[in-house]
Amino acid sequence: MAAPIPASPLFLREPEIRRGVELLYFGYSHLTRSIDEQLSKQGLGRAHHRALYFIARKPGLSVSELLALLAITKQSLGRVLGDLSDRELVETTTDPKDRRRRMLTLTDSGAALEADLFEALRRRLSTAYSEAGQEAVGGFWAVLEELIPLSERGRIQKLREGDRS
Amino acid sequence: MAAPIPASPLFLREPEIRRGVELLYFGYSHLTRSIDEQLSKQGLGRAHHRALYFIARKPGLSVSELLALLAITKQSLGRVLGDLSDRELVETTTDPKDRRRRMLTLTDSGAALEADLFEALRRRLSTAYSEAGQEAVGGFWAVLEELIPLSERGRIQKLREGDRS
DNA sequence: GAATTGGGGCAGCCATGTTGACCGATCCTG
DNA sequence: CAGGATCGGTCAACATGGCTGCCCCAATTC
Repeated sequence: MAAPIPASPLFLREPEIRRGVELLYFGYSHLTRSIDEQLSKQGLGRAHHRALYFIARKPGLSVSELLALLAITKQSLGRVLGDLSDRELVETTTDPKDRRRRMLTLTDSGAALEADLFEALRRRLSTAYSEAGQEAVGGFWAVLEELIPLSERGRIQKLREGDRS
Repeated sequence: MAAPIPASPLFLREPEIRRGVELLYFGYSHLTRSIDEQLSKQGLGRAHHRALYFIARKPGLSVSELLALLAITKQSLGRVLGDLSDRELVETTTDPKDRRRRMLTLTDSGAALEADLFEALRRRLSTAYSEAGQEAVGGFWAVLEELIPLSERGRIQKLREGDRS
């Protein structure tokens, strides 16, 4: 890093930033839209999927943990969890260690639905990973991780605690 | 090295797919939320920003081109463009080559606003690019591009037509 | 001349976010 | 053990930004 450096390296100039903004927007949009049809068949929306996803990811997490992940209000989450509960996709049990807390888990049918939805995401994302190559995947993760404020990263890393490998 | 090969390479297994899903969600969320405050100061929302952004990106594009990029309905876009027009951020002029088409452009104040918003995005994304490194940026682009259906990629590549270098 | 395209509009609905207030159960601490 | 903090739930009311279905006009193309 001791050579004369242009004010900004090439990859930091406007076109490269705009490219990132656009690809992030379109990539994210297409991935999320890819499961909308499956969701609406069940009478659910994207908000329901996000809750299902994180409950599947961290079975037994509490309402306040889920609130922190989703960064929405208690009201909004309440509606979503109510719907999922009515449809018997999610169950809540009282945490014996702190009886104020509710531990959220998926029922069998909730788990089956989440697995179906995940399978659709998996197909798209694994195709993208394969086409782009293993190296690219590392870069993809690295840039996205840097977009997340430091204060949030811990919460997100905890999601991966149980992953083997 | 003739060991039994797992069905999928390591980077295609469930934890790696979930990691991508989560980073994409959180990265996208944080980037978009980072300009919400600036927007709401102007009485605008994210939908307005998306329109501003693409009009800034391709000055003179038509309503139907913008519709195709945003993938929303004419009604939804109509409301947004109406707001932007009322606030004198966007202007429409008739395309002389096909007098049915309206060419969308930003007014001076529209361009100034878009530049402010872009500057906030630029700061976050260029920090992320720098921290992750140039190689990572290439991977980030590559994976995202693969998430976009082939049928859409042309439209998106056209956005970059005017970029120098 | 007829059909298509580009743009625009109305009424009404739905999903999902927001605020602010309030409550009860439970836990923790002085 | 009393008082305060935390966790969860709920009410009413509202904003944003999608959607559908239907209709219209002007301009272009066949």
